[in-house]
Amino acid sequence: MTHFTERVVQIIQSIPAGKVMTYGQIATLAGNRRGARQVARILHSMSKKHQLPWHRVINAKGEIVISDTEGTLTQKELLLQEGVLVLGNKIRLEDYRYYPTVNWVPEDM
DNA sequence: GGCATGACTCCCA
DNA sequence: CTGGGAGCCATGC
Repeated sequence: MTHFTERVVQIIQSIPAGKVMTYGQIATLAGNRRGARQVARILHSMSKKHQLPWHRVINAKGEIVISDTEGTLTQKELLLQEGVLVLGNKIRLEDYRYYPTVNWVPEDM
């Protein structure tokens, strides 16, 4: 469990219903712009044990792209339930992208 | 340590 | 808009 991971988890948990964030966006806010893939990995391994709204995390194109086909359908359903319009596994990022207020204090810095 | 892999992203045709 | 190629980085063998 690295600091990067903690921030990623915190950021994801801060995403309100009906909004989404991209992997790169989260990685950047967590302190590593190149960590998009790591964010994806974190979701894959942590989503089961933690209460993470992983369905609100999508790629830079606004598409739902997951290794598991079932997971893709699940994510689509969850987003639709929250009022996010999903067309062919794609959404309008310009309408649903969430810009979090980063105001937590990194005490160890 | 090297090599392959991936729920990514950016850039260009 | 779609497709191909290169870059990045943690993880696992």
